[in-house]
Amino acid sequence: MPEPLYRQLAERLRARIDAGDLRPGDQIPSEAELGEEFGVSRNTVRLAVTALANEGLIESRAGRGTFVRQRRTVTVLHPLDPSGVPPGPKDAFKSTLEREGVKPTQENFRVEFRRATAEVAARLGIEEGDRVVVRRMDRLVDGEPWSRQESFYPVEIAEGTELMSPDDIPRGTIRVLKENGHAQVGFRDEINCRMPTRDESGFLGSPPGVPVLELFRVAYSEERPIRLTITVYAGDSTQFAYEVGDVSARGETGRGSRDREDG
Amino acid sequence: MPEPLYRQLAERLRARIDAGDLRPGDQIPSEAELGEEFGVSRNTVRLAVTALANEGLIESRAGRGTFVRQRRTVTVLHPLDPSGVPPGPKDAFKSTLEREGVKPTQENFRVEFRRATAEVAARLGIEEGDRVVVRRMDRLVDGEPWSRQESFYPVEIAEGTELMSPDDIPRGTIRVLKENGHAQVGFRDEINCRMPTRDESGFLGSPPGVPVLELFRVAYSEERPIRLTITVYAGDSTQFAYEVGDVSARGETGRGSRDREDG
DNA sequence: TCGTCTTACTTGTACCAACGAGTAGATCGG
DNA sequence: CCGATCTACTCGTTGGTACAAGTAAGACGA
Repeated sequence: MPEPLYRQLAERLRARIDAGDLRPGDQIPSEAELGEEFGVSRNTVRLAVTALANEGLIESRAGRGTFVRQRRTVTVLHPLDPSGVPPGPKDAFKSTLEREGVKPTQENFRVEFRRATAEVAARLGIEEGDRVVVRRMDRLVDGEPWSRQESFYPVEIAEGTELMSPDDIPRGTIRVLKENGHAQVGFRDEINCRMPTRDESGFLGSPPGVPVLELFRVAYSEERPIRLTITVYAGDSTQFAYEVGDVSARGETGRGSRDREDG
Repeated sequence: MPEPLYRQLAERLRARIDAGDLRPGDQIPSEAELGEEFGVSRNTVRLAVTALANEGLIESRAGRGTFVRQRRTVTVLHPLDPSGVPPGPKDAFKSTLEREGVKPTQENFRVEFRRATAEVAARLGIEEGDRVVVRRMDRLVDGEPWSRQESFYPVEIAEGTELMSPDDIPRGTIRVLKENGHAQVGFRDEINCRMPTRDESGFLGSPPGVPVLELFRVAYSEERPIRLTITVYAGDSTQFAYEVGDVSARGETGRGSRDREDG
């Protein structure tokens, strides 16, 4: 068998998209039409279509049809300032993204107590099962869901502070920590990628085949870990960047928004 | 109506795995057995199984069966030294991974001329279509495929140097660049994730549902971009880390054994 | 003992049929 | 003209069947 039918069909669809024959937002022929056109059964068409959907190339919506996806990529340039205090009066999220030329908004603030899982406890230097304060919010760029963030604080650090209020803190939580005697002097980022949970893929508005980028950031004062922030981003619309040393030879200006690439 | 059968089945399988009932490497019941056990058709079983395979949780092999996957995660701590010169006599890849307590090897070295694509040209500050030298290699940890790397050099920089030899350069290419008058003074990392091409998923030995982590690193001398390195890692066995400022309050040594000095 | 062959199992591919649910446009009644 | 309804279409789910291809182990013959 040279190549299965469904994969041949997937490649031909991919070629149409790459060639610009089908443009982002366009509806592709229905499963019945594709089956007719290529002389295969609807099941075989579905194998091809779901394969491309799993790559994030197309997206099916029940009752409506299947469409070519298009998402802009936002580059997040993580500043290397150990204090974490963002330039300007706003918090890190807003100042980072406004530099990228997009409109950041936040919503669904929530604060709750939880027991530290092994993962959280190890990073905060506490015991598994210890109570932690969790601040959680959803973040959008230009009105579209973009990332979901949870910040874990040891109770002693967060309790009785502004961090407990389930609202936006415009000047940023890092400043609040500092005001309460927990000045950040360093941080560690851990980046990995994985497939989204059902929940995440629902919120991020990406088909279940699109991976997520996950950032673990642990912030340290001179004495101890003061916060763990876990942020989950839609993988196909986010890119991280770190600049180290002198990159003045980089001609291009740092405008990060661009159309998606590659195939 | 509450939840499709195939998704219920997927969740029950996931639960068995999470509970340790099915351990990494174990074979899960065959499609026929699962269909029997849950009273559903083989088609429905396959929907559940492929869903979990797409998350990288399990892996099917024709003729043999379906197995619970497990891959160790290697954390790559990217040093923030602007010069990029690794500590010790070895190259950055070996010194980074040996600190993690695993055995790094490289193979399939290849050097070729290519035309710069738009992506490459923009980052190297050259024109699309200009000739570039590409050094390419495969990297393994403990004998298992782990990442594939391509480094792009402007021809003027690489031509006539050791960089043109399709072999390992034990002391590292950064030192070679420096010896040839292109000392690195800074770099920019761009990190994104996406689904693998067919090629990549073949080499990395991961089922097509496991995403890849992609690192673009542009190195700069004082005058110009001197190299673009694109490295593709299996997403489920790699994690990146960056440490900024003072993280001495970080008690734990982390997943990899990093307690010993290397020499 | 050592290959070879058969057999029984696995997943992969491909087809068919049916119904449900969501959407959108046409139709119809007021 | 407007709103409700009908209808035709979409993808989602689930059942069935059949054969191909890869694997492993046991049976068998030299």
